[in-house]
Amino acid sequence: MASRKEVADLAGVSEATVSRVLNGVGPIKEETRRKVIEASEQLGYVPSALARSFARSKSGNLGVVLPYVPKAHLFSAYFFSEMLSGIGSKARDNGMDLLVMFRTPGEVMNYTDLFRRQKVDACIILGARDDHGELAALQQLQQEGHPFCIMSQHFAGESFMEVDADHVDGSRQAIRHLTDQGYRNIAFLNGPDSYSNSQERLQGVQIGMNEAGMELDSSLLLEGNYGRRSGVEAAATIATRLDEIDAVFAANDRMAIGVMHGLRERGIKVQDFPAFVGYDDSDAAEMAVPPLSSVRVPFYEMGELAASKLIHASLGAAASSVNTELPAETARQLLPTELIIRASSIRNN
Amino acid sequence: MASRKEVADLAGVSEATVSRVLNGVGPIKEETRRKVIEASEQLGYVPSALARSFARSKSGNLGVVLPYVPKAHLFSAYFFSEMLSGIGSKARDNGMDLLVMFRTPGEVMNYTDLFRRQKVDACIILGARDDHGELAALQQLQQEGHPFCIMSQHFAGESFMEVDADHVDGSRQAIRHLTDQGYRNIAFLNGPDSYSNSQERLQGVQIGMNEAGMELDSSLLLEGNYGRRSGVEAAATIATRLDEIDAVFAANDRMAIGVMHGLRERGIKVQDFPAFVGYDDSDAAEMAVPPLSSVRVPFYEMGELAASKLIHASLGAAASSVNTELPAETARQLLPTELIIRASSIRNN
DNA sequence: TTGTATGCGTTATCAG
DNA sequence: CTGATAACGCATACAA
Repeated sequence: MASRKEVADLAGVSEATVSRVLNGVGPIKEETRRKVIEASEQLGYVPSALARSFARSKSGNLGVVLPYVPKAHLFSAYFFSEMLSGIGSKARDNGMDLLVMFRTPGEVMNYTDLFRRQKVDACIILGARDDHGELAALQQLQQEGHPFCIMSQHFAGESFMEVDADHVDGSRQAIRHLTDQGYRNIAFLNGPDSYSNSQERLQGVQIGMNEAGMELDSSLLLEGNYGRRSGVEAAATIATRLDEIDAVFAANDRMAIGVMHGLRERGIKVQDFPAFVGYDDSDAAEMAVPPLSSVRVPFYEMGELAASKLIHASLGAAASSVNTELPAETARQLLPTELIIRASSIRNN
Repeated sequence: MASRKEVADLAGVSEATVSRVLNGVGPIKEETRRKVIEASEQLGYVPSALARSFARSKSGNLGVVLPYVPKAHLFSAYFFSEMLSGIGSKARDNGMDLLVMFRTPGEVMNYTDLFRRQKVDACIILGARDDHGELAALQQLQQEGHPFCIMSQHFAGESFMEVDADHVDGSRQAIRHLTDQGYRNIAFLNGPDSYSNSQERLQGVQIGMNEAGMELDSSLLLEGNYGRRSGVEAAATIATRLDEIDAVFAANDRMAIGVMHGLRERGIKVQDFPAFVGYDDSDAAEMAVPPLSSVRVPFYEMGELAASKLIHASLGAAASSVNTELPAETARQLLPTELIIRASSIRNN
């Protein structure tokens, strides 16, 4: 493996010049540049990212914290991989690498050490929980001025950098789609209230109802845990009240499909199903029977957005270094959601 | 942020001793250790992973190359995230971090530069294609003695480190399950022949058939591309020959579900469906209607295995450094597959 | 058992 | 425009 010195000798310049040429920094005579490039290619010289990081005290890594999900199937792997792809794409555009970490089940993640150890220059956090330990860790991170971005979770009263989709509007659209078709008794199967995303969905449901001159019947507000099984369980309730319930809106596709399963298990035929709308537009939605209408969430684009916000921030942060508070408007950014209509929610009588 | 020197001063020892204590290397007097630990905690000292990597010329990163899939939905994101979790778990146990990269669409990945730049100490490759460029890149990697492991793809005639599941046996089990129930005319919807995994499935199908004293009818051997849509297309063929075809084995769940959809679109009722067996046991399998029997693949465990093989290898490789050829037996390792039986393949008449 | 000194491969500052 | 040279923070061989 060729060293930089060999390149310098072959090109007849100093090592410093080699460095400058390869980094495209400072003014350099065109001929010198050419000679260096040539020598470097001829010798197959590849600079060490390790040494470079060390010298610059920049790892060149964008950290991504993922929730602990192995074998859980609780959340669709689908959306994490979409987000990850989006993040990866923007990271590569900016010459950064992705360092992914899985959150350890019990303990609170020590985010600050991640930065102090200099493993990452910035960090994207997926699946954050809104509990005390997590909040404290994030506050410390912000206070120390480390650039980070939270996805799919809102911390009220904080000015964290956050990227999410507009779930209020997504849910509103779903409800409007149902009410527009004349459905009146809509059951809403939400996820746990501890997720801000669940709260937003509820809010959207209420707005949609109001727009149609209706109110959400609180006895039709059910709570699952975003897993398929909890949908199956909710089907018990729904099945007994099928004479009044004419539509079901679920906070994600897995639960919607779970409800369908539960109804089937009880011998209810597809033609007697209520209308269904799910959420996430995961691949399961189009595989469902009947194909499930669902609110599309731009996970890939959310990943891109988070990554690029962070990359800009970490360039800027180099200068001021401490606690660059974001203006509230730009701290939290929402991408639009879109209702995808399939057979499950189309009136057929 | 406290420096190592401050810790040394506070503990009244040299910086070297601080280093030794924190790395648990060399003999140290118990009292000294205590003092150093104490001082280090009091000052909140965190060693720089950057500097450490540099000094050791070891990044501490395990590279993971993922296929380019954003928005493709061609492959189930499911199994990549399972593998990734398995890899991550073992990596963390050994104090390594995960550096994930997405393969760029057109171009061949330059694996060697990844090592030369010292971004990774070892590398796991998912979704490798068996084409000329890729093969050459991998051969170079092996020749330069970089530890790497390929998952879910076999390169015949090479002695690459590979981890896979036993797809020959998995397919055999699937076929046996069908023939044992008396199904005779089994259509096999395979994936592209360019994947070794497809070839193995075909082989297993043939073995299973032979065990039952039958032969695979070549007119019932169909080829899709592992996408749902190709299953829908295959349904066209299957639908026209439904009088003779009594079972369908598909090389993955998505295609199996696609076939089901295709049949449904043609107005064929569930009770008239042939028996179905899919492959991967992805979460889509249990969400299918009827629930899809499927061959379970231990993706998580495969990830763990690949990571631990690599971690051992990269420790060993430090010593001999060049081209440690593996004995053929250990080069390629297969984990067992298991048939999960659900309603789709159970005789109901 | 501990301290001293050197090197790791770049970047960046400062002369020239 | 380019060449020396001083950091960068840690690991480690060698001395003591």
